[in-house]
Amino acid sequence: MDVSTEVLMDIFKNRGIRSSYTRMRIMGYMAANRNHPTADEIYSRLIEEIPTLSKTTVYNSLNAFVEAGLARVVTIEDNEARYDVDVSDHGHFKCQSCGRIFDFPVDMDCIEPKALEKFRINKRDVYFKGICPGCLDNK
Amino acid sequence: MDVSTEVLMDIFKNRGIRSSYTRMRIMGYMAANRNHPTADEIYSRLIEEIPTLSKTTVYNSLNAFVEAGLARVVTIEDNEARYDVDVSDHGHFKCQSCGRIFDFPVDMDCIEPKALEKFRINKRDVYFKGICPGCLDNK
DNA sequence: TATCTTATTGAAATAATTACAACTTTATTA
DNA sequence: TAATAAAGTTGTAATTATTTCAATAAGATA
Repeated sequence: MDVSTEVLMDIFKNRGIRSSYTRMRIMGYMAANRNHPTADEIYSRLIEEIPTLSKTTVYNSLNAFVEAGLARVVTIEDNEARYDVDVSDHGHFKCQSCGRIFDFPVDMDCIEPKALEKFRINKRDVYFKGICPGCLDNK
Repeated sequence: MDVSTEVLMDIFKNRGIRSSYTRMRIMGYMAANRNHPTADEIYSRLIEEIPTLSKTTVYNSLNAFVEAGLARVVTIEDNEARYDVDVSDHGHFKCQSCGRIFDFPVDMDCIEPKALEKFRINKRDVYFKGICPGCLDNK
């Protein structure tokens, strides 16, 4: 059992979800590839190394992570859910040309809180779309 | 032809999309019911009065409105697209208890622009989730 | 009014996600 | 360490939102 495996097992235990080989691989993939992957992208990549992997398991694991607060869903597009292991407050920018998703800092306190004084806020998402610098240059 | 019909025909013409009875009814529904309805909600409501209405037509019309800048898509939930005739900058709050969606003002300039200096931004969405005051009281 | 373009319709296709039941693995405790 | 209970994994099938497509109808233009 290598160090990162041990670390992941600890994280799972602390969050009250059971460890398993599959979950560690899925979480490991997300930690290493911060591309905000879809469930299908994770499945396609891991099936090469875990031939018995089921797509249902990927969905189950991702849902477990989200419930445990280890990941968040990014619904910047209406036809697919993406997953992000960075659960701290930040915004997401999707390039309409290359499709890549960029993180950017957001000062959430600065977003009009007065109108929402009487609301309990559990989740904050800021989604921008446009063209990234790389794609602007290639035009 | 009543006044609002005439107004809608003008709006469509100005935006370069063709007028039709169905489109005017769909746009009329959205203008009267600012609940950020789904395509299905619009369809279910209008089929009572337009028995030949097709769900495909609802989707086609909504897409036409969005392309023409007459509506925006609200993807606050990953399994359904909602539509909003208010295309001005504002945030959306979804109550996780009653499901209602509330609008709230957002100062978009205040959202960290430095990191995105070199990006062209076409669309800005702010989605919050939590519990609305009404549901907090009923607890 | 004739004609061209665009909208509407409904059935079928697509694609993402979930439900479910059988089986396997993990964690717990004796 | 072995037995047991609880939870995870798998694959198929179901579900749901949305799109495709070809035929038909309606709107715009001259």
